Amino acid sequence: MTIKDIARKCGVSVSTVSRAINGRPDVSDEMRGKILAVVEECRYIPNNSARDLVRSSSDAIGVVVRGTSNLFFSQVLRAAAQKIEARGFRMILRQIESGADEVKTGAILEREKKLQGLLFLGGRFDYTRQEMSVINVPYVCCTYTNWFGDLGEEDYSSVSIDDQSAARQAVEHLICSGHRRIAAVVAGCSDRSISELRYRGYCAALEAHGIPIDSRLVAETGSFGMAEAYRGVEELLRREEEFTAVFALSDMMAMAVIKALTDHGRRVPQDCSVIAIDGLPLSNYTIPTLTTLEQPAAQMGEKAAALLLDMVEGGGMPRHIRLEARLQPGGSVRRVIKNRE
Amino acid sequence: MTIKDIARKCGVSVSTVSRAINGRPDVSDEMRGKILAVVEECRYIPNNSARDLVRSSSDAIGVVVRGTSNLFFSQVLRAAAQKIEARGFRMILRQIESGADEVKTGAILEREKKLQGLLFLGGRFDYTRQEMSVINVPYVCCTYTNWFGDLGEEDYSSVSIDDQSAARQAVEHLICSGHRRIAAVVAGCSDRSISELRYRGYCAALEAHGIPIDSRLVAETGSFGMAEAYRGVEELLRREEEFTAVFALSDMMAMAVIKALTDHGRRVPQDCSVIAIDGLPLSNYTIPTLTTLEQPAAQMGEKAAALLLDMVEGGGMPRHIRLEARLQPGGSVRRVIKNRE
DNA sequence: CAGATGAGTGGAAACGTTTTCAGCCTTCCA
DNA sequence: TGGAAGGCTGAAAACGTTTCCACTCATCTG
Repeated sequence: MTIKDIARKCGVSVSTVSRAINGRPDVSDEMRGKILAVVEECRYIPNNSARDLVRSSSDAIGVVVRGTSNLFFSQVLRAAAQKIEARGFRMILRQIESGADEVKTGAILEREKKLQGLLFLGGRFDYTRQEMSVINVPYVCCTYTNWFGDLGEEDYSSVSIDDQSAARQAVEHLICSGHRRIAAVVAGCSDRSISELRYRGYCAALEAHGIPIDSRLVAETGSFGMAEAYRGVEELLRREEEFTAVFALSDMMAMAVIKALTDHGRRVPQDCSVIAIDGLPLSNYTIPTLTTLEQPAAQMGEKAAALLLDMVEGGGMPRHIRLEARLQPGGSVRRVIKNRE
Repeated sequence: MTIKDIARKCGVSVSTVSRAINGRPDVSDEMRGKILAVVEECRYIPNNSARDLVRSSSDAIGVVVRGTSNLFFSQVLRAAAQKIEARGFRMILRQIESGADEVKTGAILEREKKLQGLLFLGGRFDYTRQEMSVINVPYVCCTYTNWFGDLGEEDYSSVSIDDQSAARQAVEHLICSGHRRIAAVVAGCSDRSISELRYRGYCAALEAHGIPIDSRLVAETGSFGMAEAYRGVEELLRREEEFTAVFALSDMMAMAVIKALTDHGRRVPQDCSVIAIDGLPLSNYTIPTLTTLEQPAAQMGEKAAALLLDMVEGGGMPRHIRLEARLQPGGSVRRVIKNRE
């Protein structure tokens, strides 16, 4: 069932059918009605490949998102989608799994759909300038990485919270609450991911307050998973170093941290406080609720989309937007009376 | 940068370039090496639209998944993806948002990519036979609905747990633990979703044990959200009907239920037990851990993919696979000594 | 050595659209 | 009444591939 069949059925040329379908003004209403009726009747759906192939330019923005179950980025995505629609563009979403290469996916999408711009959401994103050169449209990254190969600041755009400062705020909140022995459960300390940035924020906060950094209080889990975070805490406990608070990389990891502490007889927050970064809706439903630094997910999505569209429409220059994370007070942090040492 | 440019650069015809790129045997190794080098150097990426347009058949299976942040279906998806790859097919994923029409999306995908089959994951799925007629390839549903318009059993395939029986098992587990006043927090009781099926299972369990169904113990939240579930519990408490256990529609809702109970001074499980259905990894990290009926997500994905591929390859007939949910004991249910009334 | 074989290559059609251009027929205006 | 203008339509080119067919050589085979 192609446009030709419809044309034949209607006794007109394919051009006319095409125009009718695409809402062009230069078709008589009578003709349009007739054609649309036939289209409806035959359940004809135009072939998108052919369309994309011939259309020279488009109003499409591609979004490549990594991972299927990331609660945080799905919030970002929703906001970005809304913004893209609002500015009169079409959004084309591609989701990729662990194995795939997001840049290649983006490049394919670019050619396939004649994209105007690309938005990368989530995932590690450590590509070199060389690798990025397959992308010929403006793009914005909203990802888990702080390191972009040999890309200079002026080569790409990004939107994120200031991870280091957020972590610092979190840890300072603990310090201000009287904690001094503060453990950290992070994915990695030098893996060029946001984990590293947040770890640096942790260190910065401690240093600023004259608290020595003790590597025995740091658990590197290697990944962002809950099971790993749980094991990280067990490792910490096994070391028998005293600590009264834990800084967790993310809300999900914080849940696992709290669970591990509880399972090993430490009450949260009475015996040990926990703070995290993310501010997922979920964090309001844990017991205790999470004290966490809320990443403005919606704002991130919106800003990322806006930045991208500015570059697309106005030829705006690459920029890096850093948003503020906001402390979302919860029940997992307890103020302690510093017992003089 | 098209295949023509590559051909020109190599001094050969487009046919040869095409063959080289696609690994056809009828190109001399020398030629292939030369062409591939140029391709690499120019970062040429074939245009997928053109490819799809001309290729008459494909090995592609389309997956249309509704919603971006569904932890359960992302597990199902992962397993399905694996199976599809393993059987030598390509998976093409389309994610859609609340507004979109999954059948239309599927139909477009079908024509665009010359699909061999379609898998629908998540979402309400109440289309009529008339609406489904745009789909011309085998398809399998793994969705939130128990009602498929006027579709007969033989018209489509589906994979799910036996929701009614799972709910019944859950509630019977509560009954066997000594509970008799059992509340339910469901999305709807007659909305033709799995919520209804689970509600029916709840009723069945009560009836089987001679416990009258009390509508004052049932909170209809209207949706699967956490905030709604929380409010549902508040509504239950406001009614001042006594209950010692709550059956929650899903793990996420159970979290909210537990939170609401706790916030209102009821300890879980000491004062009130909670049971749910889902068995998300998350449920092992809540406090207390969730007693829940585990839906075998991986198995569902795998079975759905397998069923679909059987239909595609062997022309197998539509089937309906019902898997068993397994009780995953947790800490949210407490055995009570029935105090004689 | 003649013919068959087969590997490697090029030409061209085909995929299903959109869009440009040209043409026809009305209608309108002077 | 002649011409311009404008609404509507059709023909054909173009988009970038893949693949069928035909062709050229070199290499066998008997």
